[in-house]
Amino acid sequence: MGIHQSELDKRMEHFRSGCIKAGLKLTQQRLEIFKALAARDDHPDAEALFSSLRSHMPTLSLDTVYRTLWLLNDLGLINTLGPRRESIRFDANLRQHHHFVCLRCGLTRDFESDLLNELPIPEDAHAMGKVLASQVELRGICDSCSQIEAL
Amino acid sequence: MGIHQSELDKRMEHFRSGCIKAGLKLTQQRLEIFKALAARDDHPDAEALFSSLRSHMPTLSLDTVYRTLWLLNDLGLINTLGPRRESIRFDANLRQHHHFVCLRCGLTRDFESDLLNELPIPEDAHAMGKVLASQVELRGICDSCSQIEAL
DNA sequence: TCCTATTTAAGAATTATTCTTATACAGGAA
DNA sequence: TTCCTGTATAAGAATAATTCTTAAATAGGA
Repeated sequence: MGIHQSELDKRMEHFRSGCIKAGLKLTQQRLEIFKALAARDDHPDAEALFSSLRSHMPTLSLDTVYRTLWLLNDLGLINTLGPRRESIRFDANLRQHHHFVCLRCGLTRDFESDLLNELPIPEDAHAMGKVLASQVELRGICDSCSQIEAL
Repeated sequence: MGIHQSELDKRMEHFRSGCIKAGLKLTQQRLEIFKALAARDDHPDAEALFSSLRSHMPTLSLDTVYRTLWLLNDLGLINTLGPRRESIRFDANLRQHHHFVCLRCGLTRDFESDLLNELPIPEDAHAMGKVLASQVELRGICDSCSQIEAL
């Protein structure tokens, strides 16, 4: 799905060295799961990866897909999209605004910025569809988590 | 949690007129659920709202909180944060990039932009914590959904 | 090749969310 | 105001995503 072989090779190499550096075993499952994910750019969920892998690996378990993905996420070898949330969160603020998300505790705070409200939309994005809204998501460590880490 | 009375009044008024316009009954539950959400700015989930309301409304059910929040979301009276996702999605693309999310089908596509990679961070956001990364999320309707709607 | 800590498969368990159904109530009509 | 009726709710069962438990398998070093 739109990933060039050279890019895929690069991702696989980065994955291998990352695993070795972390002292992780290079199991068949980890290699296949990462490769399946790295080969596509449509952000599949665990179930979708699992289905696509079952034909090659009939004994693969869904649990292994989840464990592997979270493990790689913790190592920084992949990312989850948007803020990690245990459940969907809601927001009553209808004004255009932006988010600061704490990577540790999940705290999500709004902020406003006239400048960020008027971002230039790249041609690439227009090619994907009709853009109706834009917002900026900042990720970082909130003050309260910073204090805890400083202990 | 940081919402001024005047802002809360404004939100409540918008909510009331929105319900009436949509022909919805102004039940005690809807008023309380919306008010509880509108009064805070920390993006609670349904469970958190439910707990905070139970003391006033011992017979309130969690299901009603969910139904009400999704209903208000559909009416545009509140928003969910980030892309609606049935399950958490993963991403192997480690380069800085941005997202286009289709509001209809949930399709999420990456795009890159040097310009958007270097956004000015407002002072307000710095005050919330240490900013480590930024990304732009565009919401809209993808080409394929636009075609379906045009039928 | 052998050994052992790590990893996996399988399925049970858990948690968030939605569905089902009988009851309650908002708001219009009398 | 009181009655009526469609809409909304409570309660708990059902479902779906994710995680846990445990016994078996295996990567990689000795």
